[in-house]
Amino acid sequence: MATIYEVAELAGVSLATVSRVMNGNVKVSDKSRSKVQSAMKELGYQPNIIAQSLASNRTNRVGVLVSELSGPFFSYMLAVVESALREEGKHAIITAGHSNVEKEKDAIEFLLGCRCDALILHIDAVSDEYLLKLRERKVPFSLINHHIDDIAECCFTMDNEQGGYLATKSVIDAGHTQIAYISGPEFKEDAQLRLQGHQRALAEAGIAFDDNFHYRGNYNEDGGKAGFDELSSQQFTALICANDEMATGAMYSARKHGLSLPNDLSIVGFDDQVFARYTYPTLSTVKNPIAELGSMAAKWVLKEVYEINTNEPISNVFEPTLIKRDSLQSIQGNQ
Amino acid sequence: MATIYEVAELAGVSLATVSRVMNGNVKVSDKSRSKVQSAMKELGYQPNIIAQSLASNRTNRVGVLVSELSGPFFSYMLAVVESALREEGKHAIITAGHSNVEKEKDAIEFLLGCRCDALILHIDAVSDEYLLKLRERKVPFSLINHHIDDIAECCFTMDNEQGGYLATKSVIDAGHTQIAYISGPEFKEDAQLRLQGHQRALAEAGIAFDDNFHYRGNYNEDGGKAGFDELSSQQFTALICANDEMATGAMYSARKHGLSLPNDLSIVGFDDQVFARYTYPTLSTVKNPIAELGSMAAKWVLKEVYEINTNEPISNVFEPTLIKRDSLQSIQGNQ
DNA sequence: AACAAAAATGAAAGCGCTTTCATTGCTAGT
DNA sequence: ACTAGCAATGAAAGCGCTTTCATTTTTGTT
Repeated sequence: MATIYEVAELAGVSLATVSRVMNGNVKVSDKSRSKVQSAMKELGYQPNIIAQSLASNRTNRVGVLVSELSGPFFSYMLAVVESALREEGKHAIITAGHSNVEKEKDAIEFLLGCRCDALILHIDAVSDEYLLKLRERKVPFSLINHHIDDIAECCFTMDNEQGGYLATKSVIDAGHTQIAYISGPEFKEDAQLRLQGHQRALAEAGIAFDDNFHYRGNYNEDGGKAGFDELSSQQFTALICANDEMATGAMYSARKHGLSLPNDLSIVGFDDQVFARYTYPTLSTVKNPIAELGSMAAKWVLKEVYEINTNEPISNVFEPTLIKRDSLQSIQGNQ
Repeated sequence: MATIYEVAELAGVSLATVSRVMNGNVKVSDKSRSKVQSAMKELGYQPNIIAQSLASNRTNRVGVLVSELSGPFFSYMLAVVESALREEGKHAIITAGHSNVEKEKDAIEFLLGCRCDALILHIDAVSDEYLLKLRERKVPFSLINHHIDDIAECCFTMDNEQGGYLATKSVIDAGHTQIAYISGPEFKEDAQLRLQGHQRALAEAGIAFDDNFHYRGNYNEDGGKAGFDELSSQQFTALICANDEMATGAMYSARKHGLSLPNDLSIVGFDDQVFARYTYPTLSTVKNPIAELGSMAAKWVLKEVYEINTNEPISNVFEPTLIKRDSLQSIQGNQ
């Protein structure tokens, strides 16, 4: 592989001029630039980015940490983030933290050990204090689906409260008044906010929130099954689950209890995961704009760290939308 | 951040000794090692891996190229590959080639530009010739779900012929004799082999292969819909689809034609994608050992390039298994 | 104690590139 | 033609580490 020395010799200029042409950040005469470019082309020159990184103290790497690599939820986000970064010549180092405090910290240290210029984090176990300390270490990072007031400009979230509101309003608008709710884990901020939105929509419709119609779930399919089993002693015609995985578990259990979907029970999920299109009936769900969040988090990094302005204003909060599918049916059955 | 000079000064040894202690590849006296380790600890020394890469001409990066980052199929594989690599201190640069020749080539050049030590490729557009030339360029790579005789030792595949055989045998064993088949795109090697396995199982059961019961699909959901629509003029009680996405499309269309699943029609898919567990009825399918393939491809790279022996023999061909779920019913209806 | 061989360590060069400051070249004005 | 100022270029140092070869130290034998 050709080096900068060979290009300089062939072009008849110094190393510094080759470097300047290559980086385009300092004025170079048209004559010199032309000579360098010809030499580069003739030699098939490709800069050694490791040498560039060492000399410039910038690696053009962005660490991306998510809860899990496997499973569909993050893959859209990763695809969008990776694509946005690559388009600007940066590369993503992607790894997982498994929603575990120590593993998340290990993963962050791993990425910093890789000398990533910045991090994009979608994690939920480490404390706000840890993240604020990370910021004090001058580590630039953007946060997805996690809000910290002190560093709000780099936090990108969906309006989870509005999502819970939308899910609930959709069943109310379909005529349902007996509505059950399976929430996510209480320690998760998004779960809390979704529940608040649910409660707001009930209040707005003059329906009292009744804890007997509320199950505290775990965001897993088995949580949805258990939730339905426990709630089934109540009478309700609609069920909202704080994520799609629990919705599918609830669907399974509802059928076990002899219910026909959506005739006997309407179900609304949350996040619009890939499989929501494959259930039978197809699942109505609140779309989590995870791809948009990822895209914006990447754009923030490109702007703040690399000073690449993509001509798009940075938005920190994204609105959810309801995706209407077959699992939600009007209570009069005349859909 | 502390550098090797500071460690050497504090420990009272030379740079070379610090380097030797750090890399553990050359004998160092216990006394010197102890002094260096104490100094490292006191200074919180972390090697600059960029400098290591430049000086040693080895980056500890492995490029991972898949068809798509979004969607569930590859995410398991990526999770396994990334985890195996990280466990040995290597990091994965992950990107996508979108099953397009030029984009795959661009992606490979991108990864080589990142100075990856090796590549792990799950791609299907570039030619065998291109890959052989890549090998001639001394680029080590492992190939997943793609076989090339000349470089068989780095190719990791599932026995697709056996998978087609298993899918077909499962419906035959359930008593079905009128069996239709929706195959994948003819240019894809795996699609060809799956069809061959299907034909072998038919022949073994004394059932003649009839092209009227065969639709050439596209591995997409809409191909499954179109396939069922076209085949529905025939009488058959079982349908095998060469992948799960087409199976869900066929399920949709079968219901449109008034069929009850699995009473009127049994369906078997291929690959055991995430959503196979969420369909109604849940989908019987041939499990594609994609995670095992990815794991083995990563182990090969660790062994061949980094001389890390994981004490596991390298296997190049993996056997599929049938995952029996509710979409397959015995023809006597006594399941 | 002397010598030889093996082991351990240090000095120096260099990996490929960036960047700073000194030097040279060019342009405009008188 | 000369001068001053600005622009462009080149030389040199260095980023943090590895590795080779020369040197020193240690060990074993006589």
